[in-house]
Amino acid sequence: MPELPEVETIKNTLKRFVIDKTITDVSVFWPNIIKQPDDIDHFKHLLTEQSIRDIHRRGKFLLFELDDAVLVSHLRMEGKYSVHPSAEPLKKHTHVIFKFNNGEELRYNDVRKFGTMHLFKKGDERNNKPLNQLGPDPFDEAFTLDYFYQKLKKTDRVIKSVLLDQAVVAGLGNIYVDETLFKAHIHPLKKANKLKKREAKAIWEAAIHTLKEAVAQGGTTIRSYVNSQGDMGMFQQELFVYGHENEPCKTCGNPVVKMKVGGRGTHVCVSCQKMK
DNA sequence: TTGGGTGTTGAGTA
DNA sequence: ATACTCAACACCCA
Repeated sequence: MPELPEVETIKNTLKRFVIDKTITDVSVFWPNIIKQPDDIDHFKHLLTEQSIRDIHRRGKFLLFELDDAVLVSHLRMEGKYSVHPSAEPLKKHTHVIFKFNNGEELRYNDVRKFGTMHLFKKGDERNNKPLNQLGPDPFDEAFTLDYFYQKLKKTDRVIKSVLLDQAVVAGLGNIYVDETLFKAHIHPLKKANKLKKREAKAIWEAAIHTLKEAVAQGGTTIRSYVNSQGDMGMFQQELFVYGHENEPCKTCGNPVVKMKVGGRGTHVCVSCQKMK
């Protein structure tokens, strides 16, 4: 589910409920979610008596900064965090619970159980998988047009696949890649190394602009996404092509086509987005 | 009823 | 290097 704007919104809404709360107990009902450390009891031990000092985002990852540790969490398709009184009944698909010292608890809910958690000693998280595989954040100074254009020039893949590659730029997913390419007037099947610098610039600007706008709207709710206060996003109203197959393109009126690119459903206006 | 599709990403295979 | 299939899992819908 969540791409950068949704994770950013979750971070912002979750913060106010968990900052300076101390974890007194941890329950794990689906151990496969915990990727590190291997031993679940060790995972619990390392978190117990730790307080959450801050939450950060890196690409699509949430980083819970504790006193001595950092919990790196990826929501994959359907992961959600929310805070509840301990007495409140559990929703279906709650898999991990971090009990606090104030009668509340942070709950991780994930219908498809695809999400992951990696726990590190503070400072180790950046030098290890999964974070050390990531390219720059789209909003980071390191994500310059020159960096982006160099990456495009040296790969033979189609542009959509490159934009989905988190090692190139961290945070874009299927929705925002389709929207970015529509705004840049570039066909998703165009080879990255065939793009001119002005086309690279159009994509680069469209990606940053689209993500910023989506953050401002609290993300995109297609099926199930809600932030940590339970609110839906609003950016679905701003989508041009994603989810609009067979509807008239908002720019030219020709029907939006849905195709497969790199195994992912892909929405394109073949009139506005030229292969050239 | 059932097969195909879903906002993700890793592994394994040519 | 790249592309493709499959896997993880639950649910929705034509």
